[in-house]
Amino acid sequence: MSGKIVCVVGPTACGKTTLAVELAKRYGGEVVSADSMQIYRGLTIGTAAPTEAEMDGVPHHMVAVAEPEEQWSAARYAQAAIPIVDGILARGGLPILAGGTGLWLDAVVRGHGFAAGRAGGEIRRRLQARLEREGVAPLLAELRQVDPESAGRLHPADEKRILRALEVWLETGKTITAHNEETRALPPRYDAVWIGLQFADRQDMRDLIDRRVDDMVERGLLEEVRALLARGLPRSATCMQAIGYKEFLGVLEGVRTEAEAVAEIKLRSRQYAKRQLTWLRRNPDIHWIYWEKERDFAKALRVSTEILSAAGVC
RNA sequence: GCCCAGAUAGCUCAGUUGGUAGAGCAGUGGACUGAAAAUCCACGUGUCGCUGGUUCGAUUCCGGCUCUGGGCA
Repeated sequence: MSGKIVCVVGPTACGKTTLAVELAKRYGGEVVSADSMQIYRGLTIGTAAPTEAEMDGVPHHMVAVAEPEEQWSAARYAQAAIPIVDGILARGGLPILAGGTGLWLDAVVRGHGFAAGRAGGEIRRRLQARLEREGVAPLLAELRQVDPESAGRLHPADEKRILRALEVWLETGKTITAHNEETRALPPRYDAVWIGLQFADRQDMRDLIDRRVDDMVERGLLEEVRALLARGLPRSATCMQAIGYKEFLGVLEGVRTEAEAVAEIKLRSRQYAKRQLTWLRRNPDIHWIYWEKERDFAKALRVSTEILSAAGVC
């Protein structure tokens, strides 16, 4: 199955959720979230997951569909999201992918899957143990034997990717370099129209992030974290890596004050937004809409409509 | 008013036995193919508070001043 879809992207707090809903209402679309943290149930406030009111009757997928104890990967997400996108297309609807997790978006749009091996797998576990015992050097040396290209490309300190490259080799007998080359050569699964939202002035983005964090705290972020712990969620759960949660965990454990945590959440959010922009910048297909000072959704909707009709969507 | 300690990068501070200075954090840029809100990398010129003096040379030593802490009255 293939067809035209819309991707709404941008750094955190830039208005992806709102624009996606507006577009869905206008074009009879459905929203498919591509957010590595909104996917977990119970992380509503801190991830700024869309509320019932914000959804405004538009069907949403892949939000709060996983238990917080689970660990979802980009691969698992794509496996679940692709059939949903296909389903929307089959019904004659417009799938609107919206989210801040670049890798997850790409995984769906490309649609080629990842090489075997996963967190929690036997080989991964063994490599992890070796890494802790022996350090990266032997792993990197081993990788150099089988896949000199990725060994040369990866920074010696990038333990995660060195481990992963070796894992792919051990799992499949094929190098990750070869796998990447093959998938890169394939056409994407979907014909995506990319719409990007961002602030023209970084300071305005920062101000909005700060306001949004304060708002999350007011709406009970601390209680949300407390509730997750109360249900027995281990602190090591993947979803506790989310910005806001790991910091407030420290407040509950008494290692930092709420004021300190709030300041850190604002800082980490800002840095996260910067990384998101770095990821998105290399995608030449994105049609950017820049906010001047405030977010003006009427304007964004108007511009988006032009972009979509020029691209032949509806 | 007096005494003591500070004053160096946006912030916290180190340092120069006298030859114009460097860490962490922040910031900026980049990477990213099964943890991605994760992870990793690169980038450091600033009147060394001001002002005199000593010196070939002062951010460093000496004097004065200003400001900030703390103490004594």
